[in-house]
Amino acid sequence: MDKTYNPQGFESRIYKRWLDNGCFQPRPGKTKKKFSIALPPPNITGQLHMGHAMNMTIPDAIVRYKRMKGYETLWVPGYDHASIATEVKVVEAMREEGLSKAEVGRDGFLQRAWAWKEKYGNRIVEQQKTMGFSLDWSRMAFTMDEKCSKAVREVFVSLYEQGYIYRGDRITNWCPGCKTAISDVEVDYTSEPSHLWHIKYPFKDGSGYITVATTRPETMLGDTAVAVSPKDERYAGMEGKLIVLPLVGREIPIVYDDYVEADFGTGAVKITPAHDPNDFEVGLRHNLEVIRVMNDDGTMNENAYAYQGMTREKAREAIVADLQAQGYMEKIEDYTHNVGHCSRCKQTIEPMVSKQWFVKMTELAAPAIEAVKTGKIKFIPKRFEKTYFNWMNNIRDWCISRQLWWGHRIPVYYCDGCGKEMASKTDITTCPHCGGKLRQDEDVLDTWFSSALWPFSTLGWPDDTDDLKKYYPTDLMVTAYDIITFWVSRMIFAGLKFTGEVPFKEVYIHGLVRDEMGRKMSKSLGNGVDPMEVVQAVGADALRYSLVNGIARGGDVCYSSASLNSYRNFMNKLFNAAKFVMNACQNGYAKNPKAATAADGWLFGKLNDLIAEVNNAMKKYDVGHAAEALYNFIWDEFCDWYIEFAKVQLKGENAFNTAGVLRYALEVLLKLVHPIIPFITTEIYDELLIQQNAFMPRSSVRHRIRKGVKTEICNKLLKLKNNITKIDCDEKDTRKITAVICKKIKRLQYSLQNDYRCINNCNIIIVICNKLQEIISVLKNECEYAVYYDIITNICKVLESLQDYILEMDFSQVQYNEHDIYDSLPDAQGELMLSEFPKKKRGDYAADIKLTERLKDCVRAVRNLKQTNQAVAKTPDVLCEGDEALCALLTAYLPTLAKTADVKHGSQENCALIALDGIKIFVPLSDTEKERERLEKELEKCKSELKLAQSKLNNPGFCQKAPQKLIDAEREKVENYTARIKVLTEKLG
RNA sequence: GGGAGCAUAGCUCAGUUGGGAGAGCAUCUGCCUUACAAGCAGAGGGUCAUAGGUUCGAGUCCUAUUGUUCCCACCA
Repeated sequence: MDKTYNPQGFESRIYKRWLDNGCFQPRPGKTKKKFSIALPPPNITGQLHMGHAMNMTIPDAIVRYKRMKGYETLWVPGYDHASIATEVKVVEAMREEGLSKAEVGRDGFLQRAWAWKEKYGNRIVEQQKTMGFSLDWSRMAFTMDEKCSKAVREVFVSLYEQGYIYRGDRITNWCPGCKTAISDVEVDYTSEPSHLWHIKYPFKDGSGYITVATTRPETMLGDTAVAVSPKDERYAGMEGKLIVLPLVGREIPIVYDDYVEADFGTGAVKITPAHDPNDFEVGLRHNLEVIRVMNDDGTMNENAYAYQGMTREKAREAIVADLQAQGYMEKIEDYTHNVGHCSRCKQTIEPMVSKQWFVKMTELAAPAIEAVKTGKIKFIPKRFEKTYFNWMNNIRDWCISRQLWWGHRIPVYYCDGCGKEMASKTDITTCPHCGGKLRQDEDVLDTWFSSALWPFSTLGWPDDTDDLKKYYPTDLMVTAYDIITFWVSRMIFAGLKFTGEVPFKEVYIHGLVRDEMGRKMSKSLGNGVDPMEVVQAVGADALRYSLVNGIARGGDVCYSSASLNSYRNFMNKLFNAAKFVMNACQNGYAKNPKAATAADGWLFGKLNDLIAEVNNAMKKYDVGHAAEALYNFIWDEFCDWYIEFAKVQLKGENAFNTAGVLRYALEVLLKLVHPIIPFITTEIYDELLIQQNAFMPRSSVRHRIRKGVKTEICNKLLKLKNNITKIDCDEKDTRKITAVICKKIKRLQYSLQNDYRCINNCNIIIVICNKLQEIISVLKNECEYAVYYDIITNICKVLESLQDYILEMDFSQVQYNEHDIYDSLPDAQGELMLSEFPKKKRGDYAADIKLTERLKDCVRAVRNLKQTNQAVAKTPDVLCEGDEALCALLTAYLPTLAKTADVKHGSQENCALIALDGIKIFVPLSDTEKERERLEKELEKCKSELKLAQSKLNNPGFCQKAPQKLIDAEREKVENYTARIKVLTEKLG
């Protein structure tokens, strides 16, 4: 074992071993039950941030717990293509090359996007591995892979054919920068100072004018009415009256609409159906013309008269100036209002009418609401159901089209021949109706469309796969509260609609990670902390602990370097405690330790309580509570008390048993805390195994190892052979082929030498490596003229003979040491993460706990006295009197734990007195005056405590209604304090 | 405008059907005690935002007030 805690030294090695041993794949457990989770997919080109780190540490702890509890456990990893986020990045990269989307075209752009994904997609995967997450990588999914795309098409076409999907003109948040509609959640509002322009709209008949107020004068070019409230007396009888629109000359009517509030502004609203959501609704009700005055890029279009071609900002200036010049401007007020910005490119959002695809939501939402109401899906904590209901009950149709290229292209086709429109699950080019040429819709789907299917698309739906049958519905969804509305709710409705079942049974909602000032971590503030840097500095375990400890009730967690440091120290503590235990066990230890001393029994009892507490918490997914309980127990009870007791016991007749107790406790603690800090616990557990094996019959260990090594090496050879035969036969360049083969062989050679350093003294490895080198040199010499087929055949022959040779080889001469073997080759049985979660130890330890707690009180009292009273000698001679069992314990432990000289039975005058329950402790003094003060203080305290307890007991209500337990406790207090008061008063004379 | 959360030690926060006011960090004091100075031991520090109410008993439940944070909607 290393001398100091050095996480960098073992974390990556252990993770690799978990992968090699297939630890993350589901395997049938004792309970025959399954537990499955789908990971909320991070953006494929993103980087792991603190939010991810927390969002994944929580389920990892839960999954690891369930696995150890005997569940067949599956946690599916995957990534989101993040349509707009990725597209923006790719566009930016292209801009640096001086290219635009239009120049490279759709196919060219997609090529670049995929290349981007290949380049950066792996980064976040590696980061997740660094954190130790036990994800089943063999089932990795991507929202745009074949499996998920198939599900997307299936769902779209199905919804389309059932009439849930329609296309229509709607006002959407249009981003002129990204040139696409974006969803409401992608709009950030900021309060900005602007103006409220009051404009005179003259009546056609010359009878004056009506004044409207607006914050966006440039949209007046698209006005098709002015609305007033029907209840507004000022405008009574004006319905239908015509107005001549300034600067434009168009005649527009006055309409009555309840949307207008008479009290606000002038009580008259200009109506621009093409550029305002409310106006659009008004327009529908009054059958008004919809006139768009802007292009997709935010410049004014052909409907903008003299302002055509200007940007909207320029147009606003020009229009305001013209209105003023022509006398239409009544006044300009300063006005602060909310302006929407694109969350990606920060440009001002333009509400604009455009053709978009929608999903009708009302009908689909109903069963989703019901599922939560009836408890088929539970929110943890429950209060987040309110957020969910609030959203679902006021659901709006979902705009699912985006004018982007990166994403699932909408599978709707238009026939130029017969004009028909159809949705198809497969790509089609000719019209099934007229044979004409088909055109596919240009838009792609909202990213959340594919995310909504995540819990079942990743398991193979719509195919009836084994995974789907076995692991769906999933058991849990872990996510932050900020995406309940647009992700959780959509998964629920999609799951119910398409699988007939809920996608998950419970939703665990956690908070966000904030910085030390309590601000949200964000790129723009630059206050984000990179989890990878943290891992580099203190290890993944410390980071995991800091993210998980103290999360409760979905509250936010403030990340602080101070608390992180304390968890790093905790790792160090655990590591050192393990070192102590291993030292204690050096010369053997009891396999089934008994409660030979009160302290032993105390530890067993306290451990039993802890096991119950951790189980309770983890069952409720309260990882934070479990983490806290474990932290306190390991540090305070185990390290600061039991190890100190053990130091005494290890010197005496119980040494062998005490070592066993230490070891038992350490093992239990490692297993309990493993779900939270998997790396350090595994590292220590490995060390324990190695030590244990030193006490095992040698031959059986060796046999197991030999068998394992043989099979492993043969498997590796087989894999190499398969890889080589798979190399493309059509490839003409033999030079290239040989290079590839050489590379593969070298890699094998390397891994043999490294992975099996346990037996690197053995001839076997030398022989294998020599042979491999032979093959390489043959390849090198012959690659110029050799024919590919011959090379392959020959290599395979050599490999086969090598395999035979190994299988026949006698491994009995293999030299190794156990340490190295278990370092690199633990089988699944030896993996802590696959071991069984601890169960309570049988026995009743209540009396031991009580006695030991009293001992602790005595120790603390003596320490306190020594520290606060300088008249006490450094190692005082102590006398005690009273409870015999306790006196015996004091004699045994006090000298070590409180640094006293020998403790003897008896009493003494003129010395400090510690009076506790049933015992008196005497400590000699050089100055008695201070001691008198201390005793008086002590007496006062006892008296007031006694008074408190008595007043409770004297309260008839208390005695009648309080539980018996509490009443007994109060009575016991009265007894204890009365006795102590008696002792103290006697002493004080 | 609608909804939700939070308010406990100097700081960050625990506190699970109502019964002990707690942890980490910071502060002060004494210790290199053969696992750990990234440590050990000891100490100080709080009217649990305010005001009422329910109860034998309220940090915990109810009502109101103040401060604060977040979510949703976005008003011409």
